[in-house]
Amino acid sequence: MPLKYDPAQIESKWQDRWAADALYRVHEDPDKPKWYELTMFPYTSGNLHIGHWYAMAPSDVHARFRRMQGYNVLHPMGFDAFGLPAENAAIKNGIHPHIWTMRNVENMRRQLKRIGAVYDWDREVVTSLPDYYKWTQWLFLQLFNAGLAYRNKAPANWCPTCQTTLANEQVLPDGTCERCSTAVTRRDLEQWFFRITKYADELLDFSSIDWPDRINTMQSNWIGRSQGAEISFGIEEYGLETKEIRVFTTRPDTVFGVTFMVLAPEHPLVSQLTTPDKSDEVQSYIEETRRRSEIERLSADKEKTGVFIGAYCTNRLNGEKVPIFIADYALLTYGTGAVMGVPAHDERDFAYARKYDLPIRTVIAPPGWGGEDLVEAYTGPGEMVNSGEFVGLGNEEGKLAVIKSMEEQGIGGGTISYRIRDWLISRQRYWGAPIPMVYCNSCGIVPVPEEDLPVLLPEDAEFRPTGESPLTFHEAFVNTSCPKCEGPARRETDTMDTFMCSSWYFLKYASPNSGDSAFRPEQLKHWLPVDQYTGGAEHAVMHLLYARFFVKALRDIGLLDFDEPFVRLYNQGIIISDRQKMSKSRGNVITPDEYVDTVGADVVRGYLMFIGPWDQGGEWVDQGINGIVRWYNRVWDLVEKSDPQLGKGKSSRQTAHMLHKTVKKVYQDLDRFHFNTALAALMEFTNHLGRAWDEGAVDSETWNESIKALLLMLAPTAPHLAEELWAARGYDYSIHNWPFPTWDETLAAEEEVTLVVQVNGKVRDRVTVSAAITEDEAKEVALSSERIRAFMKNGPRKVVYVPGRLVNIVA
RNA sequence: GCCGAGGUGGCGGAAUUGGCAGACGCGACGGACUUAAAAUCCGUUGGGAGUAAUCCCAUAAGGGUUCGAGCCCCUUCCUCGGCACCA
Repeated sequence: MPLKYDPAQIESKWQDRWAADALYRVHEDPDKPKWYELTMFPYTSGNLHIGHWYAMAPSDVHARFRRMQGYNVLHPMGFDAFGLPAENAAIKNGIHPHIWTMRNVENMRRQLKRIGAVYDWDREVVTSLPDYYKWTQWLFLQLFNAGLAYRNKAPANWCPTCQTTLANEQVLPDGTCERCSTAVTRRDLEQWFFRITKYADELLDFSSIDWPDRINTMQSNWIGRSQGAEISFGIEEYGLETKEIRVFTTRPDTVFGVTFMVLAPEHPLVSQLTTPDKSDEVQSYIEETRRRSEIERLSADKEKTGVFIGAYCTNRLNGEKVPIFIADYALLTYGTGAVMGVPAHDERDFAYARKYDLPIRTVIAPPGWGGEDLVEAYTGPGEMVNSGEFVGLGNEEGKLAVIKSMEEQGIGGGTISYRIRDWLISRQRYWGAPIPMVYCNSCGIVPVPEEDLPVLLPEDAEFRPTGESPLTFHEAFVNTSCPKCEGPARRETDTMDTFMCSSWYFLKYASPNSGDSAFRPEQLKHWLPVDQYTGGAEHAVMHLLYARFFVKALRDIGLLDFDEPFVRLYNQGIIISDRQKMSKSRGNVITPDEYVDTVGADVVRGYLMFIGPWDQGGEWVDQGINGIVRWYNRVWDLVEKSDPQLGKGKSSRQTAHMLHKTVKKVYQDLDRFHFNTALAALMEFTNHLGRAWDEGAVDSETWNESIKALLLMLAPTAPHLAEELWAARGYDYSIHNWPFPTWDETLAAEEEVTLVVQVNGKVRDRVTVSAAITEDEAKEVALSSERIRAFMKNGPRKVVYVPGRLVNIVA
């Protein structure tokens, strides 16, 4: 489908001109309201595919629209460059990750420039360059100094393929690695953590941000706040150092129904409590659990298994002794790693008790309960029974009463448990920012002094994954002197999770060239927070949660004065092809370049926006592009037409009305990311203008005004075409410095309306009347219609009038 | 299983949030132009009945509220996302 113009020539011409004139360079401007519109920066995988364009082109349209509305718009771009994929690809291709990454950056920058976006390239960031990661390290030190970074030995998620630890957020629900789908195992390792749990409650507060409910829900679920109680069960008689097993429960009201205790197989007390006769059985169960993959362990519908360890603990509320089991449905990582078994009121405990023939004691009466045995766990509300002094209380007040009583006796109390764990940031890989810490035999853990940053990633390290950080084998890197005592010391050899780099890049954009500081406070103050963030929903509990944590932490440290990084968030959908998600293995990946070569960036931009609602994604269908090509051709033809002869006033008024109606519609649709309907309105307007010209039904003033507005409205979507035609019409360069057209509400309103006349809700006639018609007049017109009378068997019982829309006669 | 979003022509999707269902576009069919094709332009395009004006049916299925339901309520079915032994 040929275009009327040569996109390659026109687009590169204007891109060169815009670059030469620094048209999109951004400065703080006190005279204009600021607008920070950010798109998630791409990972340096090597090539932009159409999904990147789908994320970037519409957000550029929105940024351009904001510019035309008079905002001083910051819409930057950069590259997320550290991380495993780069390292793995580099290994595979026998190239150094730095070289591989920078080649990709170059190629992707070239591709990005072809979009024709308003990016200010002077602000570009590449997270793997020392200029950037120096400040990533510096920020690590600030968190460390604030007590928000700590080192701890803990069971960590280990990916055997990636040969590194993973944060909990990077392990998929099925227990596999987010990146390579390998089953994740556990390893006990000394690792660095960020204290994100300290912010759990604040992270649950979404009241000051305007984000999709879906994302807020996902974050809430991830944080997983549960209100409940911690209860102490006695094990004094075993003469151990520890005199109790603590459990977490959300149902302290059911504590009298405890008939057994379950410990996670990895629970530290297991080895001490297991009686000699049970030792073999317990050992083999623990080993079996360990062998089983996370995938099996996490499947909920699996039959419950466990073994009795021979020991008992005391329920201090009623003095009863209950047997202790280990079972893998108790998770070491949640609560206290111990569960009180209340089979009558918990489905899992019920299943377990059934299987191992343990007593089931009802302590919350179901409605109409007469003392009979339960056939399934009752988890609803009810009155407390079989519960000593608490009998007769409703279970909600019972919770409070039990907690109060336990607190008085010092055997437990109210508490809150979270699902979220601290963020593990150590990675045993090469391609990341080195953690700026030193281990000294006499001084212990010592931070690298700020003036010694960056701790450079040595270029000549062997970067094959071995399960230990490649930096471990680089003597020159590892051996250093202690910054405190100057004695011999070893550097931390792990690198940081790349999500650390992307947790603050939006701050760097706002403050490029900040010299000897990470950013300038006055620039952050001017631009931040980000007004509109756009990107994929796949980052809901990783990047988006980490970035929020980071901002809150830096605020508390005193580096910032706002609470949330991204005021508004919008998730675009996913582009598929051949009815499937694009992937290399399926061979259905759409590369934008070939389309840009043939039909140009403007057409690709237009097509992506026209596919459907932005948040729904859609399928890339080659034929669909034709619609955009035809439309642009029609616009091209319109602009080339010479002025029409003066038309009749009434018809011109029709065009003026269309113009103002279209401006209003397009303005409102662009504002709320409804690109598909904005383009539909522009197409309709284009079609109208073509018809009006053919009919000579428009005067030259209205015509010129219409063409001018059409080009301005087209400018965000098709920046090159609009600029070209703008110049052809003789208007001042650049169209991208002109304001968006405004509309006149009177002209946008309909002068005449078609009223639908219904009888009993069925359309029976249409009458064209003045928009200013009164209710009585409208009803009279409707009732006097011949057609209507034919459908009315009886006189009207009721007449409903909706101004501008319809008259419904109930007969 | 739980939470969220959704189900509208051959296809992508519109529908001012309770008021003409199918805007806009793709595709298809017919016509004009052409030696021919492409491109372009014009017309038709949810189903059914009728020569026609027009009428009937139709927004996953069934029921309800309403003068009026794609939109609100109830039930059922399907699709897609997320969560899922979290005590």
